[in-house]
Amino acid sequence: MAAEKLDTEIRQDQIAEAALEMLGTRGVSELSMADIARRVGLVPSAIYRHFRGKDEVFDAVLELIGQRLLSNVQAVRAEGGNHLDRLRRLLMRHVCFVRENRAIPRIILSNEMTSGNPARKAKVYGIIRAYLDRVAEMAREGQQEGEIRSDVDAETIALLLLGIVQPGAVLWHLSDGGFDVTKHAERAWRLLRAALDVTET
Amino acid sequence: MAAEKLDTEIRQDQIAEAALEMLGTRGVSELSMADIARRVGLVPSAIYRHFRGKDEVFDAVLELIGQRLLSNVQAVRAEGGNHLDRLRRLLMRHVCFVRENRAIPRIILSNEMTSGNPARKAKVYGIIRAYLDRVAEMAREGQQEGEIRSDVDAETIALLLLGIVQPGAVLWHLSDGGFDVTKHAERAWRLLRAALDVTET
DNA sequence: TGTACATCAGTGAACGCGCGTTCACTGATGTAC
DNA sequence: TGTACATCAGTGAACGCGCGTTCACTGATGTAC
Repeated sequence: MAAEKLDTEIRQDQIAEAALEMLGTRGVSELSMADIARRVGLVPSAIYRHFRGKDEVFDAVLELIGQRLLSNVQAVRAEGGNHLDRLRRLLMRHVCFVRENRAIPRIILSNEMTSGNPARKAKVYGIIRAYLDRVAEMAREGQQEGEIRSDVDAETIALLLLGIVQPGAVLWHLSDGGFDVTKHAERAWRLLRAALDVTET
Repeated sequence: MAAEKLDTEIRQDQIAEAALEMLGTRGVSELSMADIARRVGLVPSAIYRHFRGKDEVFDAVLELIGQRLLSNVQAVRAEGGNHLDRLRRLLMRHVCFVRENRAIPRIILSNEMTSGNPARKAKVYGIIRAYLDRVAEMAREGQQEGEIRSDVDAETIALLLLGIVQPGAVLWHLSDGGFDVTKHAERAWRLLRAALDVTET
């Protein structure tokens, strides 16, 4: 019962996507080539037609995450509007993103991915930095427009947005969905907004 | 060249401590019994005199982390003072704690520890919850004393404090110490403080 | 339109390494008499 | 104080499983002529 033959590019996408999904429940070293292959409907050795090895598969997963993070920023930017509100929308998107894809915070935090692999460590750092830079840029624009208090550091704002989601995501995951990340994000945003808004309440 | 014979209790401490330290650089599944044994100065099989297996060693590590987190809260409480300032001091202690012990955020986030082990997952959740509850309690006391605005949710404050440290710790680790967590924590605290303080600026 | 051939994504058996764990044995320490 | 014995933390060899990876082989698809 041989699987359908598909182009390498398609298979590469499928494999990276499958790995990303499965990393939501397993850790990097709990996830075997066989697991990934089964998910895609292939035999383990078939993966080696499309990737040189396990490392290369995970590099592709990182690529995927990086793209999606940036596309979130892109989408919010495209929607336009007040910059303070853009930040709020980005926060909410990020919450959804992490909920749909529980793997992300874990991949980024755990050094399963990065330990003993300086190049990949640098890559992960680059991905996060790129995201934070865009968010900080968004905040800075808001400051120039006079929509956000300009006496706060833009990068601190970006990091705090991440900081709202991260612990929430952890608790949500550890409690098997019992913790309400969305509600937490809303409350935390209300608090943060008060500190960022130029129009005093 | 047999190692000195020591009581099981002493060895258990040494082993858990060694594992915790080494988890700062390796992931859970990159850390072998042999690694731990070597660090303590024992032969791999000797560990089985003190623990039933790898799982039990990591349970001991979790215990260790839980104790230390709570002892931080205890220490801040013992120092007394204004509750807003207590929160600040706890934040700074937490930063030091994470810097000295890079393993902690990773252990808690990564599901290397928790995947496929519901009991341990619950344990990790319990440890974080216990910590957050104490912090929230501290915030609530501050509200009763009229030192912290009472229209903000105490638990949100606790989560935000965690949220200041977590992403900072990740970046600090990924950048090999290039990112300044302490400075970030100070800036973020200034921002947060503005939103918590009863005395308007 | 038909035939020969190159390409390449698929298969499954086999290999080899690493690591957690077991087991029989050692030898120091503390206790009973 | 001396002797016999139980206890128990140490050792190192061996085992067995899982998993990443390799390799020879298959068979469908597209291209050249």
